[in-house]
Amino acid sequence: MNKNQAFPWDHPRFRSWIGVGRACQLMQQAMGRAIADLGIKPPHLDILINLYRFDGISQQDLARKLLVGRSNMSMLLPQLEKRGLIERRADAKDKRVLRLSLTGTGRSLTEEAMAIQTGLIDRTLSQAPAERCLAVAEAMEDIIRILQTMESDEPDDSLLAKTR
Amino acid sequence: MNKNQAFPWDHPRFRSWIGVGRACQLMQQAMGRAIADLGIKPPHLDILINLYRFDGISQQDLARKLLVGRSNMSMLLPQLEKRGLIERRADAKDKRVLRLSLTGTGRSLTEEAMAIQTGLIDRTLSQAPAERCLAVAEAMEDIIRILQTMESDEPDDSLLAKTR
DNA sequence: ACTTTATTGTTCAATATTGAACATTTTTCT
DNA sequence: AGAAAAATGTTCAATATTGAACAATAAAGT
Repeated sequence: MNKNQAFPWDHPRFRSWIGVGRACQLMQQAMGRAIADLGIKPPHLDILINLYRFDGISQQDLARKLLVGRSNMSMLLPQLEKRGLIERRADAKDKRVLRLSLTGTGRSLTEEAMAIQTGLIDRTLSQAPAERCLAVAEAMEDIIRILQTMESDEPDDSLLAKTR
Repeated sequence: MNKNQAFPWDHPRFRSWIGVGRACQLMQQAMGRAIADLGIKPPHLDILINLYRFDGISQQDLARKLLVGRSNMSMLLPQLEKRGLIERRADAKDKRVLRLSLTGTGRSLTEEAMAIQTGLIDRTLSQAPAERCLAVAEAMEDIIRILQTMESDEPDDSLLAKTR
């Protein structure tokens, strides 16, 4: 139990990652408070921003981008549709898919929200010199790549003894 | 709308932070799969690790460390207690507080889970040179400090015009 | 002393999130 | 062409998470 360090929290990488988790959680909460006046929550904002950026995206693709299940979209999108922020139109070629887009109202609201979001991020990362900021970005890209690879490889743990 | 860069996603800090969010979400999901065999989920693991580290902590303090509400603890802890992983004993001096500790079973399970967790973090951050890893840790500490400061300052927006 | 305020934990209703099962439609295979 | 497999979105039950209201206890103010 004490190969190199006795406890996980004495392990540099572990400590570093715990920090990432905490920062994320705090930012999420701060963001929630920051956009509460607009009547939306972080999950809605994520959706709106992606619709702003990728007009006509399908629910499936949106779910993939947000790393959530399809059912989540099926629950949230009708809410936003009823509030007149988004539209869902059937795709002409593939009758299974619904293409999503922002309404005028939705677009305005999204722009407001993005301004708030960017402002909060700016204020929060203001201390970080560009160099450190870049290091963070690169580290996260590596992590994302590795985790996505693991995700694609693992599922077949039924066959083959694998590396373990 | 196009002061320096037209869209948030062209903004370096914004991109960098989005990466942090995605990495966190992916790690959380991977962690969930990794410890699923032990019959626990990430929220339970967070609790167990904190009990491992801070024996006798109160529910309130635990909630604060985890950045969640007290009610969340009131919901989760009885589950872990029923499974025989933790114990809750009334404090002798202050009859309001419940002191939490791991049972033998809970301690063993926590050690198993921590090994898995540390392994996953190690594998995921293996690409990151120590230098970059350190930069991430420092950046996160700054962010955490700033967000916690903001949190303490903002609540009094009822009185005083403040900076705005 | 004793009244007020604060703290701790619980309960409850509201909302979020997930995975499995399902119907519909498309793609692939033969 | 026709059967099997895959993809898309929905529904549903189970579980998580939150904030507000609450009861019990402690601390502070008078």
